[in-house]
Amino acid sequence: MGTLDSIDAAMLRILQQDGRISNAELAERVGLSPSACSRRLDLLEKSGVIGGYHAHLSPKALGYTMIAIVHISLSGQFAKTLAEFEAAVKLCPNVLVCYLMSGEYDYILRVAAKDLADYERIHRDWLSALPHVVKINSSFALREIIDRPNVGI
Amino acid sequence: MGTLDSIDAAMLRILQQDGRISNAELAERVGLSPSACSRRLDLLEKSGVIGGYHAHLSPKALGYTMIAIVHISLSGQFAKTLAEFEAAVKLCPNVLVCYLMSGEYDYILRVAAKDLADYERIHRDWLSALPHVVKINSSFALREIIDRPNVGI
DNA sequence: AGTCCTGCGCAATGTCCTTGCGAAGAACAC
DNA sequence: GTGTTCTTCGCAAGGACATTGCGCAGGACT
Repeated sequence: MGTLDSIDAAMLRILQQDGRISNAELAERVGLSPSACSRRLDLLEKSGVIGGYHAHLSPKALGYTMIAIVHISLSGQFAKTLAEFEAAVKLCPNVLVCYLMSGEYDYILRVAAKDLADYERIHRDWLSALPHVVKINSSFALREIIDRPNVGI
Repeated sequence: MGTLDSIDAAMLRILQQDGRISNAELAERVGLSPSACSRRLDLLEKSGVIGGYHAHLSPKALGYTMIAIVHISLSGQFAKTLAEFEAAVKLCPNVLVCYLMSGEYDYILRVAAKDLADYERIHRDWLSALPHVVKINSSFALREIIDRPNVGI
């Protein structure tokens, strides 16, 4: 992976905002010919700097208006315990983010739900069913202040 | 905004995974002609179901290997207090996510840093400088289990 | 100077996107 | 049943786009 120059950074910044921009327009905006731009983009993708492209669906438009942050503690920190928990949590489509954490709780989850009844269902059918869980603590997002897809480069 | 049929759902599912797929291939994968697919995609974008497209940059490739979850309490819940805090936190490029929360803490943040020294800098120059903060609690992600861009549809 | 190497622009070719057009089918009124 | 309207489809054409080969320019090093 070569180092990124200022043109690469400009390309990445634009592609973060509009992942479906045409190569021709991207080239124009960074001051390159389309061919040079295409080759650089190819390198950025192959080197792994660009991990992929995703459509961002509006949670509201799909009815997902509720975000819960869930802290979870397990009964132990054995590798097998963690692995079983992680395999199970990956199956729940409502869990958007899951981190193994340092600190008081073992895992932190970001869960999307359509409404409170939907969250109750998720809590009952999925979260409570996760193996080795001894404590679940749910907080609800009252408002979203920031939701950036990527860190600024 | 019209309702989504199964073809729309299939398109959204594919575009979540590969936001830069060509219209021709997308059409083929959902069993439509390119023209019909293009028109449906146009509707999905204009209706707001698709909020946009973003390149997903690899945090590792950019050197951001560290994710911190930060809980923050303010000195009060007055509208003015919240507004000033939120305006300030939006300026920090390392803050990827920020929610106003119910529960023990007022805000929860997801912060990207390059390493511990970088996090120390962010904590000192940005987080500690946020107005009305009375308590900051940082936990660090030891491992990422799930990071979905969108909820499954 | 000579050589190597990287990155560029130009050009060509094949592919793709979009829009106009006409048709098929569903829903509905008469 | 028949006619009307609305939606959504496929087809076709023209204009735009992506990609690849090629040659060239500039820098690093011998």
